Amino acid sequence: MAAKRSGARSKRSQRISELLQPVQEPHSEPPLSRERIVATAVELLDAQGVDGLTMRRLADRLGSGVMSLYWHVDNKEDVFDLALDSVLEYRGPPQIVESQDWRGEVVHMLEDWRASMLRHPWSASLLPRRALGPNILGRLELLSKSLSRAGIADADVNVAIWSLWNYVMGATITRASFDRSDDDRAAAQQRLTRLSERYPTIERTRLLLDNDWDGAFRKGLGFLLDGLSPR
Amino acid sequence: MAAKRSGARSKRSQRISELLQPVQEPHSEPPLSRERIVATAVELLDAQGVDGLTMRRLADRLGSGVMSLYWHVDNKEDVFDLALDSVLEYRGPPQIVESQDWRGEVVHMLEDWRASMLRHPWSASLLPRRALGPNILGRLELLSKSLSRAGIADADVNVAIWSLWNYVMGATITRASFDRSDDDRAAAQQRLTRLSERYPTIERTRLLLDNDWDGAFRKGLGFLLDGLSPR
DNA sequence: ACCTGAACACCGTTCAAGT
DNA sequence: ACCTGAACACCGTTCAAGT
Repeated sequence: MAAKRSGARSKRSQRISELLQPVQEPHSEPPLSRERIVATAVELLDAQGVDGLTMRRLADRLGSGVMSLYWHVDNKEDVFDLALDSVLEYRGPPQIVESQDWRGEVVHMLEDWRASMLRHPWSASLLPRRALGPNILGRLELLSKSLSRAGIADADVNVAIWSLWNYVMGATITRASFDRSDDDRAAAQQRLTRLSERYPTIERTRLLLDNDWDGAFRKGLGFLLDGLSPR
Repeated sequence: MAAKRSGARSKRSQRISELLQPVQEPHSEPPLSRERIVATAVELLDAQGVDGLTMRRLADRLGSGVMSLYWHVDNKEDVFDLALDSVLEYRGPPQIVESQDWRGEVVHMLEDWRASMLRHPWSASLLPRRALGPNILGRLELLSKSLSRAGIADADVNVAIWSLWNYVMGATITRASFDRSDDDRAAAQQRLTRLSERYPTIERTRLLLDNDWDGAFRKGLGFLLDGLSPR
């Protein structure tokens, strides 16, 4: 398959796409670098999941020997840390520069955070286990400022931040995992129906069939912010 | 060090402790069984963490060959599933049988859930990736009943359940991970102080130094329940 | 029904060496 | 300064075989 890619070319659009992705070819190998390693690690993680990232496979994709990686990178843990932080940048809210709308600001940042992690489903469950990189700290700083501005008592700001953190992490980790295999969900629901006399209530409300993840996230976040808002 | 343990014995208390832990001896091997495998897996996970669980090490502890395990168990994933569910049983609230206090009931169950997972720090981050076993479904059922009883609109019950789930999972996974290495936390705080001009707000509120995990969990859960309560 | 050892196709990382 | 291959001490699991 890969060998065929340069086989049949004829139209201009083909040549454009050629210009856009001419890498990957056998011998063009740009020199190894931290950035290239991290970028390729993210590719590999997106494609194969956490267990798919292997120093050997990573080296293969980069066209280098395995041990060459260790010049640029401490070890596999290091690769995880770097890949994770590279995926969590935040560019800030769209238009409103110094808005009064602290709540809109918080919601925007947290929904963006969740979306970033869902674009790379391996990232959410990795995050809590890793050191807090600059991108993460930046988001926490922004959160802290918004909440102070909202008039939340100093004694409660940290509690509020961690509550929002917990909610977002829990939601995203769960969503990313459920997403992975529809089989599991179907099996779970089937088992649930079979045992409906033991779990009548969640069977009735169809807890496990609820598919509106985005809506549930938004709504639940609203409830949490209601509870956190100063009365 | 370990070799010394049986070296100097003299008093009665020594002999009692001998009677209490006489297993582990070379030849007493009770027959292999699913239950014994799961129990030993939990021991191993508690002692060595997720990466410490190895089919080979597990077999060693059980005094059997590696491949003997595969008669009782499908594969390593299976061992994880079983170990996880075995750790999440819930016995219900202490005294009050049919109390009016839905909120107290919910808080008790969720704090017990968190405590169970923290007793086995590997369990929290595993849970969202695994199928929902009977013990987990039982807890969700109880939650659902309490919330309905509280008068939460049917349309909101599922959102409420998942919000509480998200909060508890996020809190417990984070706590269990931070706990693992004080070094990381110290390093993070140091880096933060060094960069205090970039993150002035969270530096001021000492976000990363806050040590009262239990209190923060309880307080944040209170805020969330405030938001979820029908107005 | 239950247990086993040898073998396969992998891992991450150390080391001593190359350019 | 940057890259490499061989080697070590591990993995999970298949298979064919034992009792």
